[in-house]
Amino acid sequence: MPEKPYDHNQIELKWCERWQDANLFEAKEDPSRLKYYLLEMLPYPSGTLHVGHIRNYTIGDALARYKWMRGFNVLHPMGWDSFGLPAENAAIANQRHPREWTLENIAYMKKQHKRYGFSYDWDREVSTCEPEYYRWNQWFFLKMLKRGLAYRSNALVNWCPECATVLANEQVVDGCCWRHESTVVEQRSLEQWFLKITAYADELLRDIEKLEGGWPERVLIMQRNWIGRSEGTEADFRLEETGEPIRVFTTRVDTIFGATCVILAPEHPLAARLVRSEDQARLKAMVDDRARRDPGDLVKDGFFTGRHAVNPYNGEKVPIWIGNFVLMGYGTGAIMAVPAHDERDFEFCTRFGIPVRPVIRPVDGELADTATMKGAFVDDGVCENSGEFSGLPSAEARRRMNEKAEREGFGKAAITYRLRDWGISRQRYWGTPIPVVHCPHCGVVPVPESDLPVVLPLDVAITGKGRSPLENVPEFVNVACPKCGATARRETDTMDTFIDSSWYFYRYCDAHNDKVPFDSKKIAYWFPIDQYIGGVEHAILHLIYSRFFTKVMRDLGMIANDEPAKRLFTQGMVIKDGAKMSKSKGNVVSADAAAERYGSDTARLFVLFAAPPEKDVDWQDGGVEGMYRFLGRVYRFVTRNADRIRSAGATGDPSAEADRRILRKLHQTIRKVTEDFESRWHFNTSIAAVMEFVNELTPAETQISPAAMREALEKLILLLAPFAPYLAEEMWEEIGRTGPLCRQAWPDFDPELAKEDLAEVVVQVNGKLRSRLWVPFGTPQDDLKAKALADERVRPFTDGKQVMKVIVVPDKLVNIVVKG
RNA sequence: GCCCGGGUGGCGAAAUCGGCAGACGCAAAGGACUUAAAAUCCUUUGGUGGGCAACCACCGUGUGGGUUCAAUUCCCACCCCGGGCACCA
Repeated sequence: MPEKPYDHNQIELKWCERWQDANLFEAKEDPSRLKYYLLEMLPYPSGTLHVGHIRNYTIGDALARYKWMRGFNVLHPMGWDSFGLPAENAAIANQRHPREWTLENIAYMKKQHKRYGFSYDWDREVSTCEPEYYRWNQWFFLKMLKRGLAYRSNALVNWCPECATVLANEQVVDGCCWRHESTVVEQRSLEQWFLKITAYADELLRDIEKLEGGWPERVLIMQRNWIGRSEGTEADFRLEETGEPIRVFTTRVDTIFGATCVILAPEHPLAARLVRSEDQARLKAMVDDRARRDPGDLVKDGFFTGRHAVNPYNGEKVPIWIGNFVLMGYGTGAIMAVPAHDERDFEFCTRFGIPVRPVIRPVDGELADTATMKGAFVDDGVCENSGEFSGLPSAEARRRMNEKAEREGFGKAAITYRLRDWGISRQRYWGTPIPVVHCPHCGVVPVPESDLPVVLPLDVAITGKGRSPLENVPEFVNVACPKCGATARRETDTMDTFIDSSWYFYRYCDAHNDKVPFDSKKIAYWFPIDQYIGGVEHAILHLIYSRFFTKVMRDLGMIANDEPAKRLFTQGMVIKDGAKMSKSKGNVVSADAAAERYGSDTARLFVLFAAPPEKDVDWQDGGVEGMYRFLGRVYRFVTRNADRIRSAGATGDPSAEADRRILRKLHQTIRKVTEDFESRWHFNTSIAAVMEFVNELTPAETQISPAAMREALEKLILLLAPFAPYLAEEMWEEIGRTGPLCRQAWPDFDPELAKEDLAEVVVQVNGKLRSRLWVPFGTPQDDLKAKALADERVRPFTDGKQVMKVIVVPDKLVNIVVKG
């Protein structure tokens, strides 16, 4: 480790205290100023501050500081989420109560954040694990319940037999439990609470358009796929004997004349009734088998029920099968199989000897021959053997067939979504209690708003086994029915912690309100969020849930915006030893260690310098010292020259060659850093530019005038302020200036000063670099051409050859094309 | 299988609109200072070949083709790595 050029601990502590006193980062609602709401993904207390966090924070922090210096009124709040917290495990491991554990960790994280000097508005801090926050979660839940957006239903959930608990989808890794990697997660049917996100499926999909340009394309693609809208047709095949309808969904109704059977999901309501008694066991086995999530490929299996259904378009009788690949949760749980035009149906039908009948031919081709078919023809084409629809192109056929279905009442055009309702019940201690009571007389009764919040009991035995720990707390469970007063049972499920993260950024605007979740007027001022920063791992879950909550809140009349954030930036992951750095993987690199040794300025500067922020970085410890050396060099340089410029007036000769050279480089650097902030946030190149400037300034130390030195140092410190705030502040004081640096004006660059005197023109022969010319800007093309051809370094490559063409790009390049 | 990213020196990377490939930093080597070490400062550093030398030539951005005066950049095909989705009818 290099010898300390400055005492970073002392400098950090000094400015840390001063900033807190001044409450520098407090955001005022001031319509006269430009506003900017910046937000990073809510972090969760994890016990250590690792470089993954630092990466996230420094990006937002640098931008916040820049925006402040640009005269924006920035809301950059900080809060804490229990989200992602392995609360029960950790509590067991530590023999601690989860809540106590979490609050302690929050205190630790808060302390570390202050030490790093992140520019958050601490007065707006929100902790989603606090009763006050539960209260508003419950408040929202009751509003949704009233509007039919929350409901209770029987549903298949992920169940880990080892943990004996329900798992969220994101806790299922390759079909197995995240905690027991060899334990296959089962599907169990349980009464669960759901939020009706599907009611907003269409709007969530449509409004993705509004996010284009501001959100990363891949996030929008993921959301589109996740919502998964399909336009198609619902049509009733009728049971042969009773005429009972079996509704199927298809996106390719134009192929329906090629349907050779109907396949039901094993869980389909009709399945048990239609299946022959000797096959009932088989059906049950299939249902059970499906309940086990198969990590590998499911082998297509199925059997004939012995019954038939009638195709509504041609009256044809087709067999009804049960198929294990048909999903109950999508569409209607029943499909028509058209083996000639669907790969999956082709595989199934050829395996079980069900006829294959082509009815679509390529636009300029022949109908396939069943005997020689190797696979399905899945493209659109032209209908054949399709009764009145024969000869129609696929799209047209679909339109007319939909019309016919509607006219004759056996079906309709229909849209389905992949998106399912959001199951929010968790059998965990950790989370917001769902505010309802189960009464033997009145059924499900909401807890009255005046009784909120329902708080978690503190003395709970956390075992990590069995159902919700709350069930074993009589004081919590036993309650009088709010309606009739009879003895009733409190709901013991708690809410998914993704509820917490779905609206926390609204609460930031009014964190201490105890009457309502937030004051709508405050939201109107700050929202929508200008810039949201977070990891891409939240692309579908959190970022869809929070869009959903925003739309619900809008419909409740609480807010006016219908999207939460205008722009989203997804920073890359920090990779360590080939895996994403995370606490559960145990491969975190503590940022504290680096900060302890080199100071937090060095740590943040290095993290920003390592790679552009959207890129994944493979963490390597080397290189930190380089940043430390750089800051030390700057610090020594500044202190060495501080006295000289402190006393200096505007003396010196600004036209002197050295002064002009340094000022030119300075303004080029300001331009570069400013452009990086304004467009792509590639702070690695910004910092490289500042280093280049320092590399040019240092050897000119004795050549430039005091006035130029003063200019150079002041601007240099301002340029460093967003990246290394503590040291910048210290140096600012060192050169005799005062005032919080983050409220100083960002330096403007002067394009005239940044301009080079001469243009460097590259001379190529056949595209290969042969020489350079230095010419005044705006030199006419003909002159450039003549100069290039006459150049003594060029001539050897042109002599004796025929010049075919000369391409001239003014002030930039001459390319001579020769032959022979 | 499908959909996104990505592949550039020993390493992290840069080249922002098709115009100097490798900025900036790390690591390494040599030197100065020092009794010595640390720190600091200076020099060299993509590969190959040539020259006593300043320097010069050729090759080089995953592979193979193409467009162009000019390609890391655009187009086509393929290989590899990372991520997401995966019977969604």
